[in-house]
Amino acid sequence: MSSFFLTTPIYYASGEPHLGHAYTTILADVLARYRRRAGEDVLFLTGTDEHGQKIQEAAAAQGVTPLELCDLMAGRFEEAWRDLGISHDRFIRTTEAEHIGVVTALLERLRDNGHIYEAEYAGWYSVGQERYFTEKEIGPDRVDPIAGGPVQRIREKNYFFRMSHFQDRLIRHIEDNPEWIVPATRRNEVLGFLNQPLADLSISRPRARIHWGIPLPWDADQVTYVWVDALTNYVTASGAIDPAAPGPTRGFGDLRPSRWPADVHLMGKDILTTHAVYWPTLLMGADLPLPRKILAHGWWVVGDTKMSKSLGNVVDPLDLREQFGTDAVRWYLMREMPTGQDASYTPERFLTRYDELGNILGNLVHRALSMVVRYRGGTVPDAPSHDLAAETEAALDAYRQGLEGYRLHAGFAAAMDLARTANGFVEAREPWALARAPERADELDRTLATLVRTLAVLAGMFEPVAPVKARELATRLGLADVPRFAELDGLEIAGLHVTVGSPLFPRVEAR
RNA sequence: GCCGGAGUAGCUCAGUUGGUCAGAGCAGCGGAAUCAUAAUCCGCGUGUCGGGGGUUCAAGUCCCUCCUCCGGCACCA
Repeated sequence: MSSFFLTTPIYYASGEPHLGHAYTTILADVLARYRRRAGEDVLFLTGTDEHGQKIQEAAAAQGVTPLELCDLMAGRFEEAWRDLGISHDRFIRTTEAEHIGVVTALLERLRDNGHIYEAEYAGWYSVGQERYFTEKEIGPDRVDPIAGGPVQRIREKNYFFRMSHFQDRLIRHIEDNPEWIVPATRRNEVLGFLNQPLADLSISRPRARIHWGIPLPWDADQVTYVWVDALTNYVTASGAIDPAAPGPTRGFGDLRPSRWPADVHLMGKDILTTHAVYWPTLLMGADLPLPRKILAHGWWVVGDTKMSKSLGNVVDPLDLREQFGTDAVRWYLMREMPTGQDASYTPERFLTRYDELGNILGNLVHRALSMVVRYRGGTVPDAPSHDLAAETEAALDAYRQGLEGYRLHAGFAAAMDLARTANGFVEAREPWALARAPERADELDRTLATLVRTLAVLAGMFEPVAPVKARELATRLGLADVPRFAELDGLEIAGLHVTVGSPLFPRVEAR
């Protein structure tokens, strides 16, 4: 069985889950479900990033320990993912002992390889943003450009990773692997970025200032700064490195027992550089193979501004779950945004996509099953059922290409088109007319059987994006579960006992 | 400023390597049917494919130029 390892970023535990997190995670979930359905052994990883100054300060402000705050916030994320039907296999937290051990091992490895050195870091620092700003960013007024707060000149000891050493190698890798960073426009940006000399990467902070972090193994007065800590979670979860094992056998040699390298890292375009530059060079420094693909997706925008909580006035698609259901929201997010690009959210577009779900797919299910019940007592007739075989095969082809080529919107469009085709098939066969002509019973049997088979295929195609509804559909078809793709061809449908039930995607009134 | 992308029917967009490429969905108009969630199905678009120039037997599809919009330009999780 082939395996597939995919990741979302781990989300910083200082804030509540929002649409940005949810979109990435749903995208990952859809891919994970698709791969499982295709028979692959999937490891779907997500989690929370829990160290750093912001957490430290937020905890202090609330009078709790940092870990208590992280426990709370990690719970919030897990709860959010439960509500959205996320099927992750592992929820990693950077405060886990295993992760701390792996980060420590990785740091030692980088240092043993001669890629770490000590130097002084000087810059304009904003406490509010927990970061340095460049002269250009703070402008002549010297205020942090995000919140407008003060910045202060800080000069402190840091350790650096020789990222610059790997610049040429990274450029070559990107050039030799055109599909490594997708979409192509993001790949171009990274190459453009690498056109200039790459600086080295600061990887630590003085413990005197930030105590909530992983101490450097060779200097307990310094803690690991965000990048090495957070990004390393991917390796931790892969099982490649066993911190308890002695040096060379820790996992830096034979990776076969582990899940490393990841098949795809998913992230928003805002943290592409981190994943396409910092992370690969760190892996090179540790002699570990690079992830197979890096996918940066776009943002949901309203009008022309990025959706974020700070805007306040935003209608959050996640709020539509109560009225329309989780599957409908997932459908909208996957179907409406061309994977990788930005998309704008509007309630009108949401309703259009919901109507599509109800009118094309939901209604097809309802009318087809109603006819099986009305004309054949609810039992699927034993008759040829492949009248739409060519159309189904073509749809599955386009669907697979969409999901495996990271063009999910196109893949799901193909799924919906198959439902359209099936509606057309109903019109062409006119089962209601066949039912009035006893001598044409064979034709009716054949029509109904074909519709049921097509619905089984549709259940499989929609399951990754609409798992609850797909399962419900399978149940109504009399199936024990949504069939996997490999099971579709030989699926026995004759004799299944179907039930109609209430509409899968009921009309929502009072718009 | 530098680098990159995009501008195709009212709206959202498809259009691989130049030659049925002028398309789909939605909206609109007309019709059919009644199994179905008043859902479905069929028919209807004289769009300068952003403007201009060029290459070619032939260009949304390649080159130049102009206009407009957008993205990226590092320690931002």
